[in-house]
Amino acid sequence: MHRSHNCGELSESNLNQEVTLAGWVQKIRNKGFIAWVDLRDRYGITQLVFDETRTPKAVFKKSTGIGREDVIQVKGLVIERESKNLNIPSGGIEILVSELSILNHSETPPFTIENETDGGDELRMKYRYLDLRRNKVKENLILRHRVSMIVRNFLSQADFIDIETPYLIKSTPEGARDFIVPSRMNNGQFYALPQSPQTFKQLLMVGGFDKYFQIVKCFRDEDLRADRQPEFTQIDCEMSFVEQKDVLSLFEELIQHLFQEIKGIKLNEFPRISYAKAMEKYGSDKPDIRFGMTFGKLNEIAKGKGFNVFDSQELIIGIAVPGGANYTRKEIDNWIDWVKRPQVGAKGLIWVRCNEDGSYKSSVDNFFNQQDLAEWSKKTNAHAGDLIFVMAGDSQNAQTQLSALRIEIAEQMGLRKSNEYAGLWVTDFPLLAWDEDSKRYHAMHHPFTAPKNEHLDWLTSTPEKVLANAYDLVLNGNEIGGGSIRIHDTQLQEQMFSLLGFTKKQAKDQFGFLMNAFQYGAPPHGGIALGLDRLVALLGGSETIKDFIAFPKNNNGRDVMIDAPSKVSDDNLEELYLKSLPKKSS
RNA sequence: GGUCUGGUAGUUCAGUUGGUUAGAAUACAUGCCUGUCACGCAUGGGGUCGCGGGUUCGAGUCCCGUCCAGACCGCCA
Repeated sequence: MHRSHNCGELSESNLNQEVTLAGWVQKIRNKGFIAWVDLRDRYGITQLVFDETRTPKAVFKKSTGIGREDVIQVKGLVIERESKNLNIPSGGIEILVSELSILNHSETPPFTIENETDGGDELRMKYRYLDLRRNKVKENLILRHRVSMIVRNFLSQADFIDIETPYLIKSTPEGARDFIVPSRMNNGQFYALPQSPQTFKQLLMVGGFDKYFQIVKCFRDEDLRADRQPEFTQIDCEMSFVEQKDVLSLFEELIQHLFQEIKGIKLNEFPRISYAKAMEKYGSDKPDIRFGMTFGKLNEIAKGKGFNVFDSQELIIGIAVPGGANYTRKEIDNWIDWVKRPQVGAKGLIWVRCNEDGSYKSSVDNFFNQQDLAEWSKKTNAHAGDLIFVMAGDSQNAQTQLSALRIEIAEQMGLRKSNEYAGLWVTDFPLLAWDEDSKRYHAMHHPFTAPKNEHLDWLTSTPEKVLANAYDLVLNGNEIGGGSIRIHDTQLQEQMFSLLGFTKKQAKDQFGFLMNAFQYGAPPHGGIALGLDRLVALLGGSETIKDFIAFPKNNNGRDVMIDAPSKVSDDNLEELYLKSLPKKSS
């Protein structure tokens, strides 16, 4: 069994060569006296020809028995096509087949193996191994391979060392839900799969490794989204003796290098904006900055004019929709309905048309005169011909809701172009966030994140005001990475745990190993983790990561191909102490 | 946990106000076809209308429940 060439490399320069090819039958075009077969492998397509007169009789007869997706091997002569196909590299030649063996027969596939397949998502997932034969999916996985190699080379050249960390670790209550693995050898005890190698990479720093990276699977038992899978891959990094700016500039360089290598695009320098600013201007901690429509705060000029909706609310913000003045009332009403949907949850939306003649027409003309509206347009940076949408509510909701509207409008206006990229760093996140349900602070990033030095005093007095040495990398409105400078001091780490509501004992039980390690000369360190799946998806011009994972899970965390998760036998459960033995009647 | 959308031929979908034998395209099969490359032409087979219940003389269509899929909210330190 061998191939002299693959299906993507033959051209006119191979004319009159005898070649052996193997691959899958993509398509058969049978004209009776002559039949063409497109033979496909990973590298491309080569046309085979079976001809009544030129092909040996036995071979010609055999060729009528082959079908789509059969695996065949052929020997034949490279000849020039009488009519050429300029659309594919091998379109000038074909193989006049002299020997044919059918290596394996295929059932008729449930969907067509073509770029524009007729198969739906569910079916493609069930037969993922067939879906993988399609160019699109294949190219996505090759792209992933290339990204992974470029990242490895880049980091390796920058002296990072690839070190594996364990997958069977300890469950902790902080953060996302853990996937739990029962231990057979330890009655009633459980491992957890890591949500990230966080503590291990910090311990590697204590171990003196200085610069570490790993392209590593992480696991979170939370609900899925188009950009979220229960197991996903991170480019996980940690460095010693660095400050925030060192991490940011190195990884900005990595992303720029990637885009240069993969897409030939030179990315602009990533702006660095604070979390507070991001929320104020975009209502989101992962803003898409490829287009404008930044928020204008209207509190001062919109309150006190007798419009109760505004007077009673905490925050009044607006955005200018470029060219939106010519939206019809129906279109505007559609947007109002859109923000009222439960997913967005706004109570309503005020609008102002900025007419070309400089006048204004709004849904609140009874309360606001032309001069008021002119002020609004100044604050929202609206021009003649634009439409201003104004949202009012408590700060958090108003921001989130207007942000959702901003993104959706941009999406529909085609302002979110898939071939245009803009990165930014969001910095200065709050260290802690108050959680009403549990009546305690929880870490906005994670419990190992260092507070800003100048805010250390506030930890005891006004912890909610303390900012963290944490940063997120955002690309086109997607969070593709995040990290922080870590705490490397035992006392500070203890203080942090105590702020998070851990008793001394709980902190010691769960993270004693880390705090012990800090007592033996832990270097200052920090790091970052990038989501490989999202990064590759973005480079591939998509926001759906499933298309870039060989065997993804569905909405419910199921692998519909292998049908997992599944039940296990009672014997198995007993062995793991998850089921008591059935009582035998005596 | 919630909201929305969908489930009809192998597949992707259409199916009007509840009314005759549920259609199209594609895939598949057979035949024809002297250069195809989305080949063409002809013929044919193919349906538990997701599942269960209800309303009705009559349900793919209306109602209730349920399962499955997708997007989103909550959640994701």
